[in-house]
Amino acid sequence: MNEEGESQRSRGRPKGAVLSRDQVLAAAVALIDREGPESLSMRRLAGAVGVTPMALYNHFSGKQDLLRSVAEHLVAHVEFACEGPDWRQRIRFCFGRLRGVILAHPGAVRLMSNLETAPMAVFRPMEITLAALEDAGLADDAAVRAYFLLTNFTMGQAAYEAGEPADALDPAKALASGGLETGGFEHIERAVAFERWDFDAAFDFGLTVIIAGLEQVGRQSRPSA
Amino acid sequence: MNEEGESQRSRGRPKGAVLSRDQVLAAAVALIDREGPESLSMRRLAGAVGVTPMALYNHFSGKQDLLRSVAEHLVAHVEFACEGPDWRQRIRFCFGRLRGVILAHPGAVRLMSNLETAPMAVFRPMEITLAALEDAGLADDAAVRAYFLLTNFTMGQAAYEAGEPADALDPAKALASGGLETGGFEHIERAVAFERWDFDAAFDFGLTVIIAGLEQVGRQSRPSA
DNA sequence: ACCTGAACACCGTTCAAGT
DNA sequence: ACCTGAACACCGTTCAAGT
Repeated sequence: MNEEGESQRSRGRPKGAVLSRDQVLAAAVALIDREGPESLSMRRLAGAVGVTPMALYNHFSGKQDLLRSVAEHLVAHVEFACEGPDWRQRIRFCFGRLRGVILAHPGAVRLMSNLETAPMAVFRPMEITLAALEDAGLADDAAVRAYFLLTNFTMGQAAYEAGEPADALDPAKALASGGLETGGFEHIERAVAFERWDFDAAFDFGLTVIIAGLEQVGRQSRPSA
Repeated sequence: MNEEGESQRSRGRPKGAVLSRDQVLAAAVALIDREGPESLSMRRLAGAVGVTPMALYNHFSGKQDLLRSVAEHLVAHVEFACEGPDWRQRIRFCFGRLRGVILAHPGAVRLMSNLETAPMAVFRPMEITLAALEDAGLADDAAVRAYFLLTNFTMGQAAYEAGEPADALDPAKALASGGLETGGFEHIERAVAFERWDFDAAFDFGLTVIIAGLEQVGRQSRPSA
């Protein structure tokens, strides 16, 4: 992306600003997409934008701030909300978009999971979901719980599909590397051998199950409606 | 746990074996429980068992092997299976146990998510779940998808409760650190202010929703049964 | 077989310059 | 204000000893 050129800068402050936050963030995303999240170090990133490691500290307070800013950068321009009277459709759209972000930047999953504090922008899907579930007639506490159910499923599923952290959770991979001493996993072996993953269908299946369950729980909690 | 004693060992091979795998693994778990997963480095662990960093390489091929072995160690003696004819009950028991392991060792979550390949023992809940869902009459592909739904929910939920990686996903924390420039999150603010988490209830809610959804999906796919 | 010790290529970050 | 450069305390791992 940036020339890793050997154009040595002299020691003082350069005339024009050399770095901008967005420039650094774009380079960070490119680095993650190209070489994976573990390659995003202050020193490598500094090298990628043609600057000394310490120059980054003029724009970010430290690595945590950088990571948080990258996460913010990734979701900043995503539209999670959609019109429509049907709360099921709004939820499907919202988490579909969330899944889309993750699939577009697989490395972002590990990045997120190493964050100490998430940027607030990450919670826009939560806000939308709570509003939608209010329309669905769920109580406040049930709505929060349903949100966590939805987001845990979506993130986990997309992470697995992206193969990024959760590649480790691929039973096929574990079976293969486990070699011979593995036994007693007939169902898994059959499932692994039998089919190829249809991730779109699996995602849709999960949302369908959750929404069907929510409708049922909603009915039970206010049987008069 | 181990004396960090200054008992310098002389250079050659000691008379009795100094280290054993289980000894190292126990120390690793203790270190994670005591100081968090990011403190589990080869050098720190070596220090904790009173040995040079390189001594660990006689028992583990590298850090990945160590991490994988720790994960294996944690789930090795857990019984995920239970008797009983009801597949719902078997699933509840299995994932309740899985949640129990995570809550007992919060740091294990981040450890797992940094694994390149998971040990096969981690998939015992998968085997049990697929068998249970077969009893429930689900098709093979639906069963696999349902397993991922269940495990993603359980891991995410327990990780959040353990506050370990996913503490970052606490909207209250993000709100607080976000300070003033946060707006448009009325539902979240209300949810955060309103109630304290009842994690047991939230976990039960999620399982109930999923199982209810699975029953419904099962009914739809074989309406004649 | 199983440990020590020095060395290498990394890492985040502090502190002191420079202009 | 914004960059360079040296330094510090880490990290995983290789390689050469020792017995």
